[in-house]
Amino acid sequence: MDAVAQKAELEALDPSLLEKKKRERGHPFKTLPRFEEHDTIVMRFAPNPNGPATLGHSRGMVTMSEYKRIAEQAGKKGVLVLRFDDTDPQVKPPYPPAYKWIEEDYGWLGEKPDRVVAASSRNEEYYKVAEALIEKGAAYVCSCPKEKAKEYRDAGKPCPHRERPTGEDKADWARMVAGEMAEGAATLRIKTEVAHKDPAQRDWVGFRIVKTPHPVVGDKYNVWPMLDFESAVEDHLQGVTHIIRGKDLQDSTRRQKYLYQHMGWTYPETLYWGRVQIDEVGKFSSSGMRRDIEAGKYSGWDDPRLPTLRALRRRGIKAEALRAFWVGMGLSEKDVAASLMNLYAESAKILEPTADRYFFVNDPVEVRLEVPDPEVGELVAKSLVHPDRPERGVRTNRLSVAGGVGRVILSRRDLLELDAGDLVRLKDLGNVRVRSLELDDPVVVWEGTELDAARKARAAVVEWLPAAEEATCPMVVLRPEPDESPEGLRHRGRVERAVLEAEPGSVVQFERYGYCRLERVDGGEVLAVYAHR
RNA sequence: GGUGCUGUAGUGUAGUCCGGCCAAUCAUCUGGGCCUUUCGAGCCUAUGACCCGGGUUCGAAUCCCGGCAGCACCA
Repeated sequence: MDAVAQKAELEALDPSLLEKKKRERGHPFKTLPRFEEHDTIVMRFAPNPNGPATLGHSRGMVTMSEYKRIAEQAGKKGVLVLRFDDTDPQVKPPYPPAYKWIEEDYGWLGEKPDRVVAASSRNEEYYKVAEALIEKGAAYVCSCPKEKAKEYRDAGKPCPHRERPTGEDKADWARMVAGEMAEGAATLRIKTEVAHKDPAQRDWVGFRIVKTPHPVVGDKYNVWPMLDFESAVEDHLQGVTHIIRGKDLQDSTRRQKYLYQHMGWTYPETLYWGRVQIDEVGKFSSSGMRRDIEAGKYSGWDDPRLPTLRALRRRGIKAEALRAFWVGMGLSEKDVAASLMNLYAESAKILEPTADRYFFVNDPVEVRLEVPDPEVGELVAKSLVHPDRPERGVRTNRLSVAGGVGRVILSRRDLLELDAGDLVRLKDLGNVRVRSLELDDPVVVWEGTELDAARKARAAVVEWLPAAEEATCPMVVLRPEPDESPEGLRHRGRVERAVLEAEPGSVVQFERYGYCRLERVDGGEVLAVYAHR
């Protein structure tokens, strides 16, 4: 029976079966496992405090925050823990100002964490668990030299320390904690299965001796937990119900589950996401950025070229855009290579309705405008501050004409697109015919204000400004594009004076150029930071 | 090499669990059109994808088997 025949048959049997059910479009964020069983959803975001939050961090920040909102919308309590994983003073020493920065950045994204925890201040808690594990015979102090330990592990054999009397482990642990053992002399290992098929699962190391002082808590401790241990214990202590982590940590989950088993705890529900590669960034690390900033390669953490949240904020990209960007990306285990184009598209949707419009002539070239009518002494252009919101008012740009000649500036880029003989529309002013494109004295001829003529000729519409210096302001635009020069790529040009009325910090659109955040509008030179087009 | 995860348009994503509403969603990008004026805006529109091969089934993006590819962890 083919599809048509089936349909006819069904029609005869029970027409209701043919009614189309509306298929609902799934939210890219899937429902959390066992969501219904919890009255309170506790999530955590656990960064390494080694710099301010970056675009990469913002995925976790936004996702956890969104899930908290989802929980609250479902009438549950949502709790968000911001936890700093800072228990590795040796390999990943924290950068003290970063704690505050990350918290601020989170606030900017629209989320104030319910709790903020620095793991480095909670060593005593971790020691308690270590002692409980030793007591249960679930952990032991291993003083095999590194090579030896590896031999045993590779062979899937227990090392001689594994089955000692508990008393000896307790004594050795006490010596470790008291600082009586040298770095590398011993580790506390958590029992799993010595012959586990994955060597990384075999009796993993929970603590090791570190003599390097911790940047925040100093030399108070000789023994620090490994990330797997700290994270596992802290998740339990904070009552975390759901963990979302990179799929590179799947092995960690398995290791940590042994610990939970020993302690009789329930492991949180765990979801994973794949690696995100943002095409335009990628090669930035917090430590690398810090080095480059200190070396003067960047002006600071908010240098528009950097992928930090502070840089994005400085460029005028709103938190809502970032949230929409990540929510749209969803939560999938597949590795994605996303483009900032998507972020910019979200951002434009937010900025477009509110950004006031101005003319900016980048890289200006002076052009002689010949006006055949000797009576004309001035040409006036009136432009809407916002095309869809006339109530915002009008900007006026005046071009004075003397002896049949006015002087305007056009962007070099626009000028290069033209040929002699072309009709061009100077936006909101009128039409001009290109006579000569000699770069030292380009000439255009006034042809009146009639719009139809421009439309018929498919004339290009370009932004322009009077060449008289007092009629405009100089402006510098900081660009986000990578550039070898120490101050970064900049555009310089002239902007209409009306921009001086704008609020500093507001985001405007320079027509046909792009959205920019105005950083400084007082003083001699306007400073803008480029967001995107 | 071992283990695990993942494969839907250029990019991201929905649908995959519970096979038929899917000649496959939405967004972005690109092309075209429109617009008394942002041709780097806005509106409309078009092109464009189920990794490959078998199998099960009346019917497979969806289930099964086998490949292949990418990524991650471990070695």
